[in-house]
Amino acid sequence: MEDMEEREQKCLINELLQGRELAMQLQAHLNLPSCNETRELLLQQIQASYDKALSLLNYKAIGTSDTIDPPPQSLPVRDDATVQRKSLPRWTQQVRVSPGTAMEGNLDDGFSWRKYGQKDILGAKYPSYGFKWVTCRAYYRCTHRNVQGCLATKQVQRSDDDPTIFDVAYRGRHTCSNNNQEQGTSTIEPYQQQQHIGNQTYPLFPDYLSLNIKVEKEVGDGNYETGNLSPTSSCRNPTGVMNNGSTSVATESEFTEIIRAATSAMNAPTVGLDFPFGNAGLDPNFTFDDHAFFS
DNA sequence: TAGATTTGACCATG
DNA sequence: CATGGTCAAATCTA
Repeated sequence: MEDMEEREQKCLINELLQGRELAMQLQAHLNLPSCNETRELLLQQIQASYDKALSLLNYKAIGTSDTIDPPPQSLPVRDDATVQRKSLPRWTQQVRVSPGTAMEGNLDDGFSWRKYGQKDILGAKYPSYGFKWVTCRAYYRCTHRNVQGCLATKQVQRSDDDPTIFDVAYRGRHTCSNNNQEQGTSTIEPYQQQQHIGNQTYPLFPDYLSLNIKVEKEVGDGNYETGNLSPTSSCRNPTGVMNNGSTSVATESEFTEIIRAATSAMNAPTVGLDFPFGNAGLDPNFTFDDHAFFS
């Protein structure tokens, strides 16, 4: 069993490294007047590579019974919506953004989200109201929820550790037709590769991504087993094709993937952003006004 | 005017 | 009872 996991891990690392390599090639081509076909081909290869890596992750996290608590066969009879929500897979993506430029809404993961709520959450390291140690969490759901019954939601809140990092907690898989994983690579629109920062548009998954992926399995109530999966990866939304959340194999034993985007557009050499203040200039005692930021 | 956002209220859970 | 998550009416905006 150990060997199996080791092999999967190597396979995963290989895929991610390959994706990174391809992305580097793509960047080289971006600076050259080479034909679009080459770039598109590279793009397709990158996407295929990441898709494969993500499917490996999903397989490890959901598909195997020895890596996660077995699905409780008899869930207590509760409100359907509650049970359904609880059964949705969940993962968290930490994204560094530049204060004053990219809002959490600009953490474009290729899906269209609609904000449906915002809450003050306790437990923040820095007091937001001068006396209360709270942070603000914004709640989003898929725009196509009503039309297509897509149950995907996400929660965005500022990281405790670094005010320039957002924790984006995804819950549920997109079942709407906007699910870019479901579409052929030839039909993928630019939104998938770009994010908007300020007035400019930048690649969403640029080659300079050199990230640390940490996959955490939620064990029981809130305890995590942590394993470092790979030295490099991307911050791509690990959303894949999946059954409707209500019939998903995922269960109350939710899993959480922490994908820390240790780099971002603000670190990109190709991005000449005019930041009002840099990361290094952040006051360690910086108190972030969540309300001003999120509104 | 349709769709998105804001925000107070409500509800479930521990 | 405190807290987190969602609802829904009011408001905003393109």
